[in-house]
Amino acid sequence: MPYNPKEIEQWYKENYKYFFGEGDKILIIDTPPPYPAPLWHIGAALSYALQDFIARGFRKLGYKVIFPEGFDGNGIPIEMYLEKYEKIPFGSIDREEYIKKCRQILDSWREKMDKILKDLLLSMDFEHRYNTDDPEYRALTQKTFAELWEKGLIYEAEYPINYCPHCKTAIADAEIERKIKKTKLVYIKFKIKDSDDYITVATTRPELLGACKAIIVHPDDERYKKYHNKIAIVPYYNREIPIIPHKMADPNFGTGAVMICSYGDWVDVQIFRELQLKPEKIIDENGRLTIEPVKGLTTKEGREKMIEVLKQLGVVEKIEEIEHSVPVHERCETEIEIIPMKEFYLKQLPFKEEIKKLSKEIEFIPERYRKNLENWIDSITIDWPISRRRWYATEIPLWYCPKCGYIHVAKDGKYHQPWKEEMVCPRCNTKMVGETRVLDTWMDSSITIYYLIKKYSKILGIDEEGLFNNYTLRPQGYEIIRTWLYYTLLRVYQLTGKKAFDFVVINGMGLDKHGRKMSKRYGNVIEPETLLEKYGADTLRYWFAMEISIGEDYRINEQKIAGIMKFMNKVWNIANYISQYQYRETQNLKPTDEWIINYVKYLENKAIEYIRNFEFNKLARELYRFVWDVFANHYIELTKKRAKNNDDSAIYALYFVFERVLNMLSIFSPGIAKYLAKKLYNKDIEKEKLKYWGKVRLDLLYKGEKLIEFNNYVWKLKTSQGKKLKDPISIEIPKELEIFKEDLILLHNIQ
RNA sequence: GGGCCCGUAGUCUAGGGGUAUGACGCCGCCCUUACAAGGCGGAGGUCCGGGGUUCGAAUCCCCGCGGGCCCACCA
Repeated sequence: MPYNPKEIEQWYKENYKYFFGEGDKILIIDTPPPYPAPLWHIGAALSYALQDFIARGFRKLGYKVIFPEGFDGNGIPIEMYLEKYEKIPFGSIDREEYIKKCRQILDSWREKMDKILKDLLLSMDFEHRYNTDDPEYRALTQKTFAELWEKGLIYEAEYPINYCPHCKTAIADAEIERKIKKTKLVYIKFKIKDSDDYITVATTRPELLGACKAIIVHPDDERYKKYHNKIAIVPYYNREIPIIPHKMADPNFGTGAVMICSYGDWVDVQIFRELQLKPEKIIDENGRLTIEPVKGLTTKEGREKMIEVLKQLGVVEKIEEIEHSVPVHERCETEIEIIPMKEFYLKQLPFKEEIKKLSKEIEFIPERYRKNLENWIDSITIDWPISRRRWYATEIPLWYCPKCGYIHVAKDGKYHQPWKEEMVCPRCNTKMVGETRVLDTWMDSSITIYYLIKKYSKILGIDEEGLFNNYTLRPQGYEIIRTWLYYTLLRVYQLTGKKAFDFVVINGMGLDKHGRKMSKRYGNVIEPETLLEKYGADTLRYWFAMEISIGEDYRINEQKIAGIMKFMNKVWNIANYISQYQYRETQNLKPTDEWIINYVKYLENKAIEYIRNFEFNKLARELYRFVWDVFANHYIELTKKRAKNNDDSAIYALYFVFERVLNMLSIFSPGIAKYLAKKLYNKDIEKEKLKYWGKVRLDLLYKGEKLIEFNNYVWKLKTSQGKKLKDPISIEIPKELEIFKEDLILLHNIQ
C-alpha cells in the first residue's frame, strides 16, 4: 500500500480531540488571532505550524499546554472591504444593519480559515474558539476600559492628531506607515516687512499657506542672521508672521528657511507648542480645505490650485520634483493629515520606563528583537489615542448627561452599545446621550492573554493568579512588535502590574523562492490550500520545520517541499518493512542493534534540549539524517538477512528505534506518526513524552560512524570495479569493526 | 541620520578559528523482494571585495560593496 497523505490526514482529523498534556507546569500560548480575510497568506498560515511545534514539543517535555484558537474581527479592514467590494460606503446604511453585514462576512471567512487550521493538523483547542468581536470578548474590553477610566488613566483632550481623511477617524502612530512618493517642492518668496527684501521658503505643502504662522531658520545659518525676529508677509493672505531662529531648520534642505503651518507635519505641531503660536484649523474632517482660494478642495487639489495662484502673484521662485516619505494610514494607504480633534487618550508616557524594565525580564527568541521593542518605546512622545469614529469595533461604554454633565461608565462586565442603549442619569434622572465612538482595535487585541487567563482558569479549574504564574508565551511576527506586543505589555501591566509574557517567539515572513514578498502584483502568491492539497500537512509541516530559523524570513520553494514528501514516503516504507515482522523482545542485543539503539537514545536526549531552546530546525534536520542516512541506509541494510531469519535482537531493535523516531516525528508530522504508531504499536504517540535516557555509549556511536564509512568504502569499491552490490568481494574487516563482523559479511557478501 | 540582519556550488541552505554541511537540480551506473517517491557513485565553490589579529580566518576585528528590515522631524 503506497503512502497516501490524504487518507491518513483525514483519519487524523476525524479522531482529533484536544489534549492539554500531562504535567505540573503549564505553558499558555497567546496564539495570534488572525484577522479574517478571503485569502490567507501562506506565511501567516504556516506561522501556526511553528506554534504547533512549540505546543507539541512542550507537551512532550511534560507541560500542560494551552493552545487556543482565536480570530480577530474588530476594526477598519472589514469596513474597507464593505466599501470597496460590497459598495456599501461607511454611513450609507443603518448602523445596526452595517454591523450585521460586517459580522456575516467575517464569519464566512473565519470558517474557511478554521478549516485551514484543522487541515494543518494543529493541536489547537478548536472547541473553545474565541472572536475578539464576540459580545463576550468585547464586554471584557469594555470592562478594562472602565477600570482604567476609574484609575484616571484615560482622558479626553483636543490635540492635533493623525487623521485619516479616507477612514474619517483619528489613528495612532503605530498605525502609520511611510511611503516614498513623488511630490513638488515649491519655493515661495515671502516679502520682508518694511523692506524690498524677501525670504524664500521651500515647502511641499503650499496649500497650507493660510495656516502659516511663522518661518524658522537655523540660528547659525549666516544667510538669514539678518532676518532673525523680523516680520515676513504671507503671500496672498498678507498676514504678518515672525522669522524665528530654531535649530530644527536644516540649512541643507531647500533654502534653509521653513514655513510653520498648522499642521503640515509633527515638527509643526512641536514648534507651535514651543512658540505658543495660535493654530489655524483649515482642514475639516473630510480632509477638505476650509479657506480661500482653496476652499472645498482636497489637499491634493488645493496644492495645485495654490501653486497656480502663487504663480500669478509672481512669488514662485521655482518648483522641484522630489521624492520624499509621506505618512500614510497602513490600512488604506491614504496620506494622513494632522488635525486637532477631541479624542480619548490612554496614558502611556508615564509607563515607558516600567515597560522597558519588563521587557528586560522577557526572554526573546531570537534575542535581537528586544531592541526592536525598546527602540519603539523610546520613540513614543504622546499618549495613545484610543477613540475611533467608526462602527465595527468595541463601543466606548460611556453616557453623558446633557443636564448635569455626569459621565456614566459601564462597569458591570456586560457588553454595551451606548449608541442605541438608553440610559437615565443616576444623578438627575435625565435621559443620557450615549457615546457613538468606538475603541481602537488594538484595545481589544492587546488583552488576548488577559482574556485567555480568565477563560482557561475556569476550564482548568485553577485560579487566575495561579495560571498567570505559570509560563506565558507570545508567538508573533516582527512587524507587529510596536503594536501587538507593545500594547499588550502596556495593557496587561496597567491591569495587573505584571509582565504579560515569559517568552516572545518571533517568526519570520514567508517569501517566494527568490526572496521577494508575495503579493498579487508580482503574481507570486501561493495559497495554503494549494500546498496542502498537493503535498499534505505532514510534508508541508516537516519542510517548514527544516526550513525555518526562528526570527528569519524563509523562502517557499516547492521543489524542496516535494523533496520532503519523499521523506514521508521513506518513513511509510520503513514502517511497511518493519510490519512484516512480529514484535519480539530479547535480553541479548547484538552489537549492530545496540549501536542503533544508542544512537536513537542519543538523538532523543538532544531533542529535549532542542525543544527547550526552540531549535526545531536542528531537531528536524538531525531526525531526517538519522532516519534516512543512518537507520534506513545502513542499519536496515546491515540487518536485513538477520531479521529475515527472525533474529530476536534485530527485530526488537527495529521496533524500538522506530517507535522513538515516531515519537519525535509526531511533533512535526503528527498525521503519519500517529497513524503508524497506532498500527505498529497500538499506541497514541501524540500523548507519549520524550524520554531522557541518561548516558549513552559514545564509543559505540563512534564505531557506528566508522561502520558507515566502511560501508560506503565497500560500495564505492564495488561500483568502481563494475561489480553489482550483491557480488562477492574479498576484503579485510577493520579491527575496530570486528564486533559488526557477522552483519558486514552478510551485507557485502564478503568471502 | 541612528539601529539591526544578511551576502557560502546553477538555486537554496548548515556551520561561526584547524581538510567546506545538506537539499533540489545536473551527469553516470543499478528494478539489490520496505521503498524507482528507490540505491550506489560523480562533477560543481578565490565561503561578496580589501586590510588586520593569528602558526592557521568562511568563521574574530576594521574599511568598503551589494541586498533586506526597523526607527527618526528633512519642511
